[in-house]
Amino acid sequence: MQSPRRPTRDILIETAARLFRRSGYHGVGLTEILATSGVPKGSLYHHFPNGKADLAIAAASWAATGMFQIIEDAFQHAESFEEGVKTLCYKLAKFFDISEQAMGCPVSSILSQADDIPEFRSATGQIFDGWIEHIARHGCRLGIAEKQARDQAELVLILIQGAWVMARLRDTSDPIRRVGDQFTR
Amino acid sequence: MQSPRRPTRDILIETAARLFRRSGYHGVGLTEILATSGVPKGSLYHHFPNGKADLAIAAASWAATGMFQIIEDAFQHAESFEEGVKTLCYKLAKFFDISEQAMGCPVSSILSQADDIPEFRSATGQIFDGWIEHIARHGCRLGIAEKQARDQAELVLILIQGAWVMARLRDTSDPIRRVGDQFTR
Amino acid sequence: MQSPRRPTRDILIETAARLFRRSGYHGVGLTEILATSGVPKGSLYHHFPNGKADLAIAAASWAATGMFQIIEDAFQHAESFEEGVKTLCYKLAKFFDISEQAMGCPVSSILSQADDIPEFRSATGQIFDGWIEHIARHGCRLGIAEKQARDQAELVLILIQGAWVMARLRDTSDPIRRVGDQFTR
Amino acid sequence: MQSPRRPTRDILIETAARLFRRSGYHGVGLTEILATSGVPKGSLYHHFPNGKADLAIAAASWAATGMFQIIEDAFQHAESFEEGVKTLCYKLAKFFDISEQAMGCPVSSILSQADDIPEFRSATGQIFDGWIEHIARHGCRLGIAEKQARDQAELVLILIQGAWVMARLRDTSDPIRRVGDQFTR
DNA sequence: AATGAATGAGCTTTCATTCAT
DNA sequence: AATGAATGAAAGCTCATTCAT
Repeated sequence: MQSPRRPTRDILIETAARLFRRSGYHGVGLTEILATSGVPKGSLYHHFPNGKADLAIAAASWAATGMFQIIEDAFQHAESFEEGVKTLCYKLAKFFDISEQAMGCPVSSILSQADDIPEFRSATGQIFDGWIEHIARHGCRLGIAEKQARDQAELVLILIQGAWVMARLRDTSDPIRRVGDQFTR
Repeated sequence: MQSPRRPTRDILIETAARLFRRSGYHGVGLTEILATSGVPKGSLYHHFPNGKADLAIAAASWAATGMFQIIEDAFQHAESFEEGVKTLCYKLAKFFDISEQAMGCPVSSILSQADDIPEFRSATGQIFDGWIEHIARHGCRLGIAEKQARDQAELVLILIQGAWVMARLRDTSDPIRRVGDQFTR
Repeated sequence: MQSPRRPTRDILIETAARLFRRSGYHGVGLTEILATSGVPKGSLYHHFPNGKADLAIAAASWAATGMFQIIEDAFQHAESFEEGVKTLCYKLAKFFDISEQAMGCPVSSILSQADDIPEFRSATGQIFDGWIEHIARHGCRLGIAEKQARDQAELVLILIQGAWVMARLRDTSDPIRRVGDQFTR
Repeated sequence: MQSPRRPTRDILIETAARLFRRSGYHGVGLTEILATSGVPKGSLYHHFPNGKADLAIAAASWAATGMFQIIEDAFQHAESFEEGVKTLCYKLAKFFDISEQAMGCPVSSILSQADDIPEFRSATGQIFDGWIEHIARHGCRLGIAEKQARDQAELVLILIQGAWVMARLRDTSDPIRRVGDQFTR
């Protein structure tokens, strides 16, 4: 059914990312992930020996890389921090729109809904810190003092996370674009 | 009409609100809710005929009322919109701190983690709209034009939701206070 | 909701008879019977102290009386046993047709599906014997020897029970009419 | 491909067939079936993904095959249709007698007691049609016109179903033998 | 690396019944 | 006679995981 047959591991990760993002870690069973991805029952534990938790972290990391790329694309040609933020928000709004249904930040959706698993919190923290640092670096490049740059970057992430909550709730990407429009430092 | 001990229904609601907020809708089983509240299994469906979903909505509504009161307390004596927002954030930071563990917005934590239940989204929407309208009303009272007031109120909610995500992740209420400090319109 | 308000007991019996006939004794819960009849939860055990089993026997007895009357009506003006049987089958076919869905013999449907309750078998036996005796009496009146009359009556009941099974299965009353047409002794 | 011990699936089917036949579909719980068969709870849904309903249909189909064989054995050496019917009834009477307790037609007992499950009716219909066709084929072989053969076969099935109701009720196989003795066309 | 069967604890929900009023 | 709350056992089903091959 797969053309040259993508590696099983990748199929699992991408399917899991999509389903976890839709319903949260505790809201999706391995049965559904396996059935959706067409991967047989026994195969999962070869690729993810620690089972569901392993798979969720892999899925979040994979999604995080995509987000990182979006950030980079947004700021790459920006000539001011505000412009970079605005471009980022517009790209995220588009990212929101292409999903089959309204969904939030891929990492938050997967990991932060299960903080009974302690591993998840530190994984999320590392991912978020990476994004913040990345945005801050662009801030410095665009003339913001190093210390302020980190604060601004964190504020950007807060705005995006909050806007994503609202966007999912209202089933429209407007809030995400609006925070981009309104952002000033 | 009122037994000497606290009504079973209320015990269930408050226990459920706490546990759902801690672990999300799909992360808590009725078994735990029943065991924690000391209510026998069969009683739940007497008070909540639709079971877990009913209980979750009741729990979120109950929590929403508490939030509404905090908003009212924050803005009641405020002499400017900015002051009200700052007070609100400080109150929410304190609300964050008194929980046994880092937890997010009570309503988001309960309902938005189960998008698979369609009823949840509209319930969350109504609650959020109530808060926004309430904040906007205070904005008008404090001199903001009616149309702008609603936008500002929505931005406040976005900031708070985003800050709450960050606060839970970092296990500190600092982000919540910071958005209160930095808020200008 | 009831015009001059039929006695609660009767409402319960008739509702239970209908639902039990549709889904069998074990296939209907008291909750559904109570909800359908609009009778409050606590009332059942006043009228039927032994609960569900009591109600089922009362419902079957009530239905049996109706059947007895149909038998009487069919044979009353019959001028031969065969004519009586044929009329009976045609009346039962009509009885079959007026139900909302294809359903079997009211007594069999209610009681014989739960022979884990020993009381049910003897109750069914008494009802069936009453019908057989009744048909046999008409057989005697129409010139059949007493001993043969009972055998013939039992055969009629067997044919009807079997035809009812087939009719319910095929969702048509044809088999019931056909046994009436084909019956000869 | 075959474990040394009997396959779990078969154990489940045969245990279920026996228990469902005794108490009807709604009268037996999975717990009892699992406990009786010694199969652990989780295994059932591996073999019967749709659970209880799947199992019941498999059990009825398995029982139907046994019935089919009895029909074949009865008619195989019969030299007239009447003789075949009589032999069939005597075999079924013996089949009735060897059960631990009085029980009806295995297929009717399992499936027709749960009309609320739509799949059951069509499954029963197919099984019954198979039997009727089989009997009719022997009827043709024994000199009955094709059109009449089907009617006669259906009448045989009606007689057997009815006799089975009566036999179970009276706890004796006499009615089954009697319809065999009395059958003429 | 891959796989289908097996596993039993746990899930949400429904059950018939009892009780205090 | 009537009633809503309470009750816990049992219902059917799903869970993440382990195992033998």
